[in-house]
Amino acid sequence: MATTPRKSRTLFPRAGHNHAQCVSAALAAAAALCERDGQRLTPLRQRVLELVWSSHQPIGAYAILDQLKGDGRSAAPPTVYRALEFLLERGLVHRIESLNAFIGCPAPGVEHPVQFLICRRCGTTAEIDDRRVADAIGKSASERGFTVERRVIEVSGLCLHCQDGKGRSRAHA
Amino acid sequence: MATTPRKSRTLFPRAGHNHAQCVSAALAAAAALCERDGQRLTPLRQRVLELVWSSHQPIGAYAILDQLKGDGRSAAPPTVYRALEFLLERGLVHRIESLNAFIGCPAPGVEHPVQFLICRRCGTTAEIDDRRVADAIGKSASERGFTVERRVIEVSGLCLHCQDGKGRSRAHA
DNA sequence: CAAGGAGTGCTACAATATAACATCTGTTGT
DNA sequence: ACAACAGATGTTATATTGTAGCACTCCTTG
Repeated sequence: MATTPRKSRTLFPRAGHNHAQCVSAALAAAAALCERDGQRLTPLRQRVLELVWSSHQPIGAYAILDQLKGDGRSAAPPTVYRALEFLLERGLVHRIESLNAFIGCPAPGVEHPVQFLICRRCGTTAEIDDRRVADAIGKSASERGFTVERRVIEVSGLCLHCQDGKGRSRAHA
Repeated sequence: MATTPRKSRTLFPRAGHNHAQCVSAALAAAAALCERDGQRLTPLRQRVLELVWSSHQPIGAYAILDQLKGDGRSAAPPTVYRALEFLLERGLVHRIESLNAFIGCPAPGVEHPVQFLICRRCGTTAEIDDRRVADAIGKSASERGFTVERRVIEVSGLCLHCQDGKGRSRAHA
């Protein structure tokens, strides 16, 4: 069972929070989950997960690749995409389709039809799990005889902080 | 005002419907809308719109490009992307982020936070406009102080017909 | 007919993603 | 110990999707 506090799934990440805690919690949860399932969280996979968790902004595969190269490690696109595939399959990261980018999942190992709130100014992206949204989509689909398998729900706009005009802008991107 | 019947926005496209009517209605609605707004629906733009409407399945930019070349017309990627940009800006087509593909909008010129139901077997994609879904997302976002600007809601699964095992599979794609 | 703008043609390139095969590494059965 | 195997990673090449930038045409307008 993941030990990530529920708050991180329901609140928008604050600007000043201790992000090192997010990272270490995510790595610990990932290790536990892989252990439980008999999967190998290799150093490469762990490093990619750590890079994805380097912020609460989605990160592109090639940005991850650049970081890996910076490690002194040998790396090419498949290096990154294979690690991401592993992490995606286990729900440790999510793919943001509208950005071609990836973000860490704060609640891996739990079934959750997820939605994302993406601030276009600071880039901060919150994973939320609102049952009302999932229910509304489920009803809408079933009324049309449609069986839902996968949901892509990505909402862009401005987070509270950036509406104030106080938000820091997107980190060098 | 678009003359497209409301049904096409709320029902899943039937396999045997008269698709030529969809196409001609879409082209007529587009011409009317552009006329109204003083925009030019050039032959190229009209042809791209027609190709997008060639089915109720999303079509990729390079598939459109191939068709244009088949016309005997000179065409390169920017040819297609510029036409698509024009059509997207006017709401005549939508982009399906999870497929990197485009589909015609049956209700252009009308504000509508839209959702897509995408059948993974036959590829048929329905544009629906369920206020409950939009409302649920709006509430969920506003409770978190988030201002919604853009919604990407793409639901994949199986349409009624394909659950029966009667669905034809995706047209050569 | 000069000037300007919108639309398109064209070349090159950027950004994202995958195929295919080689190599390494750790485990397992003998 | 060692052969055999499977999973993971390295490596090269290539596929797919999308843009930048500039030239040219055509039409409008003064």
